Amino acid sequence: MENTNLKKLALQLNLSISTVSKALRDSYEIGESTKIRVQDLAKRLNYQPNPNASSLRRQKSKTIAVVVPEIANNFFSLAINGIESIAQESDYHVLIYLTHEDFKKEINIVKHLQSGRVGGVLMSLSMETKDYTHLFELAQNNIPTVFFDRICHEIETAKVTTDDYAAGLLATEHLIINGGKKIAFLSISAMLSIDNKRRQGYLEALNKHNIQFNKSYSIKCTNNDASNYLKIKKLLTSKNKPDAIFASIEKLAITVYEVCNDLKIKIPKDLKIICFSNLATAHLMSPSLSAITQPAFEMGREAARILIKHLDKNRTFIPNEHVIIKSTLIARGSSI
Amino acid sequence: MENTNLKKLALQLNLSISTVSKALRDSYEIGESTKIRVQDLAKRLNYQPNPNASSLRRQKSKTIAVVVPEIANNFFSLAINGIESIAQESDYHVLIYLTHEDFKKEINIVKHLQSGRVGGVLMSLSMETKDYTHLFELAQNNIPTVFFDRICHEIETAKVTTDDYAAGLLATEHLIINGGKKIAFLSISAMLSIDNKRRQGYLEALNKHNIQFNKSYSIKCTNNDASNYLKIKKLLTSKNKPDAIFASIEKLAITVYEVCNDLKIKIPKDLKIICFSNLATAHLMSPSLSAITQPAFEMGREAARILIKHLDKNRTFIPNEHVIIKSTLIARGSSI
DNA sequence: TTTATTTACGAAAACGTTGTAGTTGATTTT
DNA sequence: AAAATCAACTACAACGTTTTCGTAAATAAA
Repeated sequence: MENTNLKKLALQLNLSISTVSKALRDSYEIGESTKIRVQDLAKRLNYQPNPNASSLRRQKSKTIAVVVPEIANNFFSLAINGIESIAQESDYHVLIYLTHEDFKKEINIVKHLQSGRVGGVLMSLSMETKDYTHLFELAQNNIPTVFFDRICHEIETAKVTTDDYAAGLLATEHLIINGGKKIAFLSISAMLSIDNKRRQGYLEALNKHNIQFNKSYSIKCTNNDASNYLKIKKLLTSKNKPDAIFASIEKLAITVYEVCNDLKIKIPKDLKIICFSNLATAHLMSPSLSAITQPAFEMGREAARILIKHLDKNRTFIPNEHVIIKSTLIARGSSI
Repeated sequence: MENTNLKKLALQLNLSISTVSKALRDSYEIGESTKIRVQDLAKRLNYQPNPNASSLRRQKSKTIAVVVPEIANNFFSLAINGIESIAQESDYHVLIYLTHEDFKKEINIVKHLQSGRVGGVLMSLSMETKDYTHLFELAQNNIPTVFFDRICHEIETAKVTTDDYAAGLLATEHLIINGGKKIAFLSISAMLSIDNKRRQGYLEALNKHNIQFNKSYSIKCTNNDASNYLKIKKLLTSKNKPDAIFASIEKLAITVYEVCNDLKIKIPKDLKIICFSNLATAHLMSPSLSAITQPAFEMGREAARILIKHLDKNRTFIPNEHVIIKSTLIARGSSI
């Protein structure tokens, strides 16, 4: 980790460190010919300014943190893809932190972020997060944060989501239109903003079509696949089992497929299903999976754009704003 | 970004900065009661040491970079998951860089890494990389690098892969055993180590079973889905079209499925297919996809473990070592 | 010609940490 | 009682930048 630095350049050019520094950043204080001399040598020696020194001195970092529940997940990996693309354009660097849906880990990660390591944070909450103290602390410490997808309404800042309510309504109506009468909703967590919005859409669709809401059709799933499997199996073997399912996330729909395979329930004849999903192979599944597809990549880009815009302007506070980017429903074999 | 720092703590405790620093790091030079006083206040004020100052001073960073072609890809997102898990255990931070299979971007990223920002690098090459100058420079600058999956043999360091050759042989034999006589191989790039190994396995399987290698069955695909679609379509509409396909990566198998759907080619009756894949829904596809599944998560963990082990020991050079973690073949409907 | 102004550069402090080299006062050894 | 040791602390330089404040020489204005 020893490298060419300003001192070395200055020595070789017979200039002072300050002159070299200014020349490299094209300061008006430095003469044209000197600038060229300096920049030439810097290029020749592949000079890379030390970001630690720079961040320390300027008290700001060109690094952002992305805090997400998991990465082996189509939505989040696409979103990170979007974030990274904006970061690379703007010469920012991206740190990745995974909470694994664990509240304690989230707290720990957020605590560590108050160290000057990052200039700002992009965040999607864990399933378990219902207390926001750590997030308020982060804000108090002047680390700007933009939430995306699983947002925290309580913090005043920018948030980027899809139209969860409208999409939930649309998905449920889609099931109704295609003959669904007993429609179940699989949620992943009662705490999550997205889950609640989607659920509200679901309820509104039922209401709009004069369908009585059946409490036993609203299943609260967890992060445990095996336990979800049992819950769904129980639902699909109950006397008054549903004829359609709206799953809040992709993973739950996959479990539904597995349960149906095991129980010999035919999709879509016996059970229609639709879910939020960014699966690239939805159209190749058996049957092909109807999905609400979130604009994950664009959501990531937009969240990163907002954050970086404020960081570049040295604004430590991001005013409240809710950017909504629409999802699209793609009807496939599983629901028609 | 102003925070509690050593100075603030020292002031409040009526101690010197050095004493506070040492107390926090549990130095023998400091008395027990002082240590407790210091650590208590640090906890109360949520003191987080500034990593920029620390890295600058110690001339080493507890941050590693992960450079991969893409992230919206099951293999890489699982690998990153593994990397992050080890990093979190060891108190390291993970920077993500995507080359998007672009050689120029890879060079640029690698150049930027010679700045002291990171202590080491975990890397998987882009499809286009055939010149390794940038990687040699990185090594010369004493940034230890561990390659995984798409490795660079030419650099002396640790590498982590799966048993690409053996798995390629196994996959091809699997197709032969299940009746494949005219077996095609879809590769993604002639430059990549993994592709060559898999291809060697494929060739050896043909050889072992006395099948003449047909050059027109070896298709070099690219990073462009549309162009791959056409190439595969051409292959599958040729007079002497293959009856089985071994795809080097998941994405190509998906394109094969799409071509077959469009051409009404029945899998596995008319065409058997197997590929390297980490798709979580392979078993739910139509037909279910036979796959060689790489231990992506474990590969990421192992690569990270090796790198961090050396960083913790302040070793800037990692001796040559090739860790091979076996893949598993799961035969499903698409090949039997 | 004298005084202002401009141009091109340099000295030095600061960012927050770490580690070396002191400096106390107390305790032990001779 | 003097010398040596020790325990518990502090001062200070350094890491590589950035930035403010100078300053000397050159040019322009008076």
